[in-house]
Amino acid sequence: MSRSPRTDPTSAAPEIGGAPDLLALDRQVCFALAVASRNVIGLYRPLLEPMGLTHPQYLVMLALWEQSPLKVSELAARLSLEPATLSPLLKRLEANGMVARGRDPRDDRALAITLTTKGRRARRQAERIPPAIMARLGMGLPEVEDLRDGLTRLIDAADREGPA
Amino acid sequence: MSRSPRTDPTSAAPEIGGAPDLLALDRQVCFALAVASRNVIGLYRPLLEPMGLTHPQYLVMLALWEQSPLKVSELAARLSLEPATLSPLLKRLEANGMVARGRDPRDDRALAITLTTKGRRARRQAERIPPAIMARLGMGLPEVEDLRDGLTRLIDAADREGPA
DNA sequence: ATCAAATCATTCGTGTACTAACTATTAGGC
DNA sequence: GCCTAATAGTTAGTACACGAATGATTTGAT
Repeated sequence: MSRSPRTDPTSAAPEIGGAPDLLALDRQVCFALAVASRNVIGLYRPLLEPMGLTHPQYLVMLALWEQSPLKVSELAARLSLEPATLSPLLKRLEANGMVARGRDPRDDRALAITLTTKGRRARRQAERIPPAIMARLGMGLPEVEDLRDGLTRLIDAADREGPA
Repeated sequence: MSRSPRTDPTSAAPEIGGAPDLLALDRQVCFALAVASRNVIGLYRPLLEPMGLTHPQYLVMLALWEQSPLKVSELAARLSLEPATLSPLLKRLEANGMVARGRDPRDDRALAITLTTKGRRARRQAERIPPAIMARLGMGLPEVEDLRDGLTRLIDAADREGPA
């Protein structure tokens, strides 16, 4: 599986003899990222569906299980999402009875997102998910953690020097 | 921006002294994947916008620059996307004049997606994108390629043993 | 004390992305 | 040749995800 940076003989791309094809689909990190993200998240679907959660909603629950209540803006920062994305998502979580949306008495602009009893209880079920995913992937924990750390470095690199 | 450190006194996370918290947000590979995918793809936006392309449309163009024409089902397989996702996307690419959608005379069910002259010419502009992204990331090429290969292994692992 | 600037959440418009249901066409079994 | 299977693409419905614009509230500088 090791791929040489140059002189890949299996490439169907043009410019075979000359310069390496920088636009080859299988060479793009963004493509590998997009596919891996979609496909791995897809593995969660059958596990989350019984709980009535989508994967983005599951990530919100993870954040709230670490700390509750949280403001919408705090959740957005924690998850690297726009508040505009979270707003309708949180209404759906409220409709499912997982969270409560209430004003913060200290600041009438802010919305305090709080776990409900049902939301707190759902944590027990969720604890079975990470081991199930690891078993389904059939990869060693060290390799997956290395990959996660590499992704974290990539995230930090993309964050630095915003496109101001 | 700067991430809050561990040992948050207000944390509601249980098992502090005992077992490690498997549900910690920062431990999840799926979270790192989702954020890295969104943020890295976000770096492409200012580069692709002048070409009138979104990132998924850019991936379709990469596939077509390698081989054209392609059927919708072939594109879907190449990009790991559902035909239902590609169908409206290809209509937008056609509206932008990048591709032509024509029936295959051999099989009236199949749709042949072909690059237009404008679509072929756009490749020149696109060749500047990968180097610009690498410069923007400020990471070494070897590390990024290692990460891509790790992602490829993850994709393969998620593919094996479909959730039958 | 007051008003401009900053902050917070929401809404709107566009574009993915998936599952399920549907239509049209082709291929096979007889 | 005919009818069922399978295949190819589209449509409908739900749910993200982002940028831009909006409305409400708070902060800060005067």
